[in-house]
Amino acid sequence: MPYWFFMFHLVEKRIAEAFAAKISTLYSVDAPVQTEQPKQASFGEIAVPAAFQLARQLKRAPKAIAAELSDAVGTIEGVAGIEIAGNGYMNVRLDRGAYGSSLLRGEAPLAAIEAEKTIIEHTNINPNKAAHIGHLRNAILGDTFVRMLRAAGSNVEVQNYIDNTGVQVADVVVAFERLEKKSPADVQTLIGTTRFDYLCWDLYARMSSYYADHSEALEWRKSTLHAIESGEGATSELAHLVSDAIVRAHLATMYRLNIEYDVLPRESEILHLKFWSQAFELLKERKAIFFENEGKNKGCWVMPASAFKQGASDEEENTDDSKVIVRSNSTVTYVGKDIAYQLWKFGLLGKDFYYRKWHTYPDGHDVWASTSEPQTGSPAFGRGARVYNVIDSRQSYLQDVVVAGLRALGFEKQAEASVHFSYEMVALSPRTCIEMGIELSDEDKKKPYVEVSGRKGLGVKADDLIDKLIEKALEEVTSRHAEDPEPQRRRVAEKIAIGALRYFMLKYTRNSVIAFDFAEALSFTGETGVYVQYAAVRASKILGKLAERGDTLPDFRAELSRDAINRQLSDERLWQALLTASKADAAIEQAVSSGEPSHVARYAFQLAQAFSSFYQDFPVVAESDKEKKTFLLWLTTYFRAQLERTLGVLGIEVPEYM
RNA sequence: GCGCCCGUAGCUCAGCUGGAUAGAGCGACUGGCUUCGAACCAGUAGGCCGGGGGUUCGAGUCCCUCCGGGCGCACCA
Repeated sequence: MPYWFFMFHLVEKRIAEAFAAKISTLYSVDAPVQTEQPKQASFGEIAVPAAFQLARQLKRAPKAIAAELSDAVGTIEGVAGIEIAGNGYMNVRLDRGAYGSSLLRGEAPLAAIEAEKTIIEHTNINPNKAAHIGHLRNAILGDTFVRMLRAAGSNVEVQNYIDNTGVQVADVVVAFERLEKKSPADVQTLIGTTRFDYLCWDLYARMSSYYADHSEALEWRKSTLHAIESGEGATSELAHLVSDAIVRAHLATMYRLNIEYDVLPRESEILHLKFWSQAFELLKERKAIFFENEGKNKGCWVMPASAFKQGASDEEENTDDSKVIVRSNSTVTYVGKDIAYQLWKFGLLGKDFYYRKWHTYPDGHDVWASTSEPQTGSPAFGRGARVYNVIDSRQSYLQDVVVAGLRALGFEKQAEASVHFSYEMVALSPRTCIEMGIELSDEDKKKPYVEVSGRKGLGVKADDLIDKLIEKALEEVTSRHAEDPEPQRRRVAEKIAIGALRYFMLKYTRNSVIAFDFAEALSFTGETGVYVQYAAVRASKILGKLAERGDTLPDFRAELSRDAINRQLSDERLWQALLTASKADAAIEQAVSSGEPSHVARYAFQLAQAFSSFYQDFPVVAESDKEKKTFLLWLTTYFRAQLERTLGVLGIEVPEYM
């Protein structure tokens, strides 16, 4: 039996299967057996409540069934004993020596990489201004989900869709041309000499308020959009300058957070390669949309409400609820374009982009962008078996329409495999608004949070927040290591700041609104990324101290027999520590299946807590008993590895020191 | 009006597909650094899980209803 067979989640499965098999032969009942964590550690490691479910079907007392079952199930590899507790719980105690020994001697099985591709689309920021904290939540959630899936063996492609021809880009272009009287050459100079994404942030807010006061200016937007779509002329050139520069700024911001992409599909190529007309033909041909001859949607191609609303009847009475896909002026709506794009992701469109290398990251990874010019030697993208779109929950209605589009086209399987990975917005706490000098109405002051608005320029820029976190971390580092050179302290401070930020965005479940508050985000104590990093650093510190004293790490496998491990693990504190540390894979697996990155963050915190109390209780280097010292050192290296691995899934690095 | 989400300790939030005595962080209060650095640890106080019905051996979790909040429901993206 391979040693990794003892890894916690596998032991759990084995126990569940053993009980399921016995239940099947004994009672002819076939059902998967649930396992759970006992309420108290003293009850054992794994609880099986199966007797309760059986009690109903068999009309017998759960306690009697539990007694019968636990006798009948016999010995299970790695299990020391089963006890009946409460009204019919079967509590399983693991064989500590066998478990610990297998962790020491085992190699983690390499998760087989799936052949099928999973596409995750995240970030998707309009390329017309600097990124803000709301975008950070999207990108951090998306990137962490990518890391989780990859850790579990999935073949993942990361896409970041760029809407470089939309209204938001057009508005900044209008502002440059009409308000600022800038030529493309002028803007090129600005790009090279200013903090361009910040400049556009302010300019976009100014343009929005200009529209509010001069509604006739909306004509500028209209003509600008046409010029951009045509892809020719100075206005189009300006739009490309702006959006390309902003995309570079966004990728740089995200790279600070250890976030990379594989491909940037762009709206300009979706237009020029006529993805939409292909999708339009398909939609018409398969009667997924129809032409409306009367009513308020007269002259439009619409998708009937019955396709995407569960309660709607498919009779004509509710045509009001239909979703317009093609307007009466024959232009396509956002949802229509999104259906075409979703079809491409699954390889169902019958068209593809060409790709050119956009950027090579310092680690050597390339990110490609779509282009309409044929290329040689570029990789293939798209053709996913599953697609996750990381988009905030306010767009769930539109995401439903997109999926309904696939279904109406007969792509049932792909509709099922389309996941709206939704999350709630990041708002601002009233206190933070006041700190930033944002004027609040009396009504807003009473609210628990205030919504961010790009149009009003109301929000916290991502890079400002990161800078602020780094400065604060640098102060803390300097107060402890004033003698170290500044670049070194800064490097440590950057890792701490990024850890704090990523953890902050991940500790909340996806459907909870984050009321962003500077004081909370800047906190470095308690349940934070910093706390977890600190545990990892302290583990390294112990090993460093050993080397400092001229000692070397023992050969753990040679020196720690199964009996020795069993002896050491009779100390309840050490057993609980090892048990917690061994659950990393179980935590990741659970987080993947529930689609909830916060589960990994919470586990990371528990892991760090377990290490911190271990650190407090056991002076490793000073331990005089040889066997015990060897065991404590091994546990330290194991903790260190598990902390680093779990933090890695969260996209957080371990600093050299703290 | 219709749809989705939320309401758990003073504050911010966990609570896996219903399971044993509802948890954590912050804040408050007590202790603990001559030790592998205290960005830490140990402990105390703090709860009719929004209200009311129901299903169940068992409900913070499922159903109904009411109250309070948020977000959607464009020929905008």
